[in-house]
Amino acid sequence: MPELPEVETVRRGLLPAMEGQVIALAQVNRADLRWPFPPQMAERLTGARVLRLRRRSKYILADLSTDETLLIHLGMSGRMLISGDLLGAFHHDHPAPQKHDHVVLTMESGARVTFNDARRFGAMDMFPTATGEAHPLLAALGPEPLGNAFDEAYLSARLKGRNTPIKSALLDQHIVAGLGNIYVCETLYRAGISPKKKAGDLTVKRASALVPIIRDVLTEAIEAGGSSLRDYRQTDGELGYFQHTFQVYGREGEPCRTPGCTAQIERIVQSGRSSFYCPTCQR
DNA sequence: ATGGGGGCCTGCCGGC
DNA sequence: TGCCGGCAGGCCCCCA
Repeated sequence: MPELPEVETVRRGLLPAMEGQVIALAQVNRADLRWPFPPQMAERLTGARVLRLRRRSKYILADLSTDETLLIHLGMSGRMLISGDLLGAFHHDHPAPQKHDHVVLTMESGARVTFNDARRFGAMDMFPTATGEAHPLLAALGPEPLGNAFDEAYLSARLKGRNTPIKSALLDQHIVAGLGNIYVCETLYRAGISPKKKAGDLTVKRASALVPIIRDVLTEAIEAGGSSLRDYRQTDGELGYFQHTFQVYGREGEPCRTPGCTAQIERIVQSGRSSFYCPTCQR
């Protein structure tokens, strides 16, 4: 569910509770999420210090003092809840356990991080830090959209010759890693490109124009997440869900927001996913 | 290799 | 009020 900006916001929210801190106790309440947890996960986490909390695409990666890395994916419905002293005077107590609290990390500081995931599309795994991105879930990922390897020449080359709709191409994590349905819809609206347009039919100019737009859309969403993060931490410590103002996503039948445009936002289904777009502004 | 569809799960919301 | 279908921001796997 969360896309790159939400995952980045969760990572930043977890930093004060986790980075540099020791996991005093890891509780694992079931054997799997989408896949089985690695063997002895609770034991391997308990006592470890989190040296660094990173993000790759939609994955959060915690490098541990035990030379292992904990990989976390939030799937569609995964949430992180922080409780304990770090939240300030009103939140010294931990909340009552909730349904779908699958993994609970209690830190030596007294802070607690709870992974809750109703649909269980999320995942956790552990791998030797030294093997880095050889992990099967990371190995085939495309470049980070906010990184240097993602540029106009790269994207144009990857879209060239592709017969799939641009919507599907941008959702393909092998081409660029971290975009999901919402931000692809918003990107294509801002670029004025129809989601139905074949990726390979875009001119180099139009394909190249997507790069700064993708960067802007994601950067703005991260900034919005940063401000909502403060709000969440003032309330219940829940991370990962914040409301943005979308131009097209979820706005089927509502008026297009482009000045002067009188069209309504439409919704179509492409490879099983909803695409929202303005039929007038996006060609 | 590429593109499309199915499936995994639970919760919520709207319509009857 | 209850039931039912449709929907959900991800991603792997299988098939043609």
